[in-house]
Amino acid sequence: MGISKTEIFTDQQNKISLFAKVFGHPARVAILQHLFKMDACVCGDLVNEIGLAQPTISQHLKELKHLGLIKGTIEGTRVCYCIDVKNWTKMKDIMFDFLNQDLSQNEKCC
Amino acid sequence: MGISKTEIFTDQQNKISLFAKVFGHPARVAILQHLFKMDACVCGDLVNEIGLAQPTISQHLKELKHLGLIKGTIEGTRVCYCIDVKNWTKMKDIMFDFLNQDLSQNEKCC
DNA sequence: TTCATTCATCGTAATATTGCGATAAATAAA
DNA sequence: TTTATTTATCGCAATATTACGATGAATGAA
Repeated sequence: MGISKTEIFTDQQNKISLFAKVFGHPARVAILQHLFKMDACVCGDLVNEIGLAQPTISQHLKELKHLGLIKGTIEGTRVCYCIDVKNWTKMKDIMFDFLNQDLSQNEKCC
Repeated sequence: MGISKTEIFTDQQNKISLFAKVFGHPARVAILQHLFKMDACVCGDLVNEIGLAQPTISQHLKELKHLGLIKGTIEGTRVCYCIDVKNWTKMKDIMFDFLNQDLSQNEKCC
């Protein structure tokens, strides 16, 4: 059906999957990496950096913004995007909890 | 077009997004958490644990297995799944690299 | 062998995602 | 004001994902 049954999962499971989903496209990974790399904020030269059309980049930026991982500030005709440090840190806590689960029990398995 | 232009991204970016994508569904997150929680391997009682039909769970397991994050061992009519510790650790390294990017430059931005 | 159990695969419907051309909205420059 | 620049949004086509009923394949039990 293409629709996830979110109601049968915990809030934590849904939150993890929402964050993961936004990282689930290389363009969004590339955008984030570029924002990290720049010491100043970056605007629409993401379109030049990454080889996708402007509406496509804009759409990916929207999704990242919607989850709160980046924020955009209007500067004239341009928009300056950058990492939202506070929310990125919060996201990291959630993802680390998930990725860092104890492996010791699983060593002896199968 | 619903198809990602993987060829314009780096191997690392594509790898990150592939791992993230598999975590981008709460059912797969739930399956992995269950496999971590169990001291012994788990088989088809994932179907009972999670409220999805057996073919659906089987499909999610296939995707996790395809990425190497879990492995399945046939035990009679049942199949015992568990975390692939080595590959999980490799995946963690890649994801941590991405999530742990230096935030100090971004503090002063926007 | 026959039957039950367990899991994988096939096929399909419903929905989501990706990408981009066209266009609108906002501001800056002339 | 007119024009150029930049970004967002709309609308659509192509493709991917999700879910599950039906069915097949494999093994164990009777």
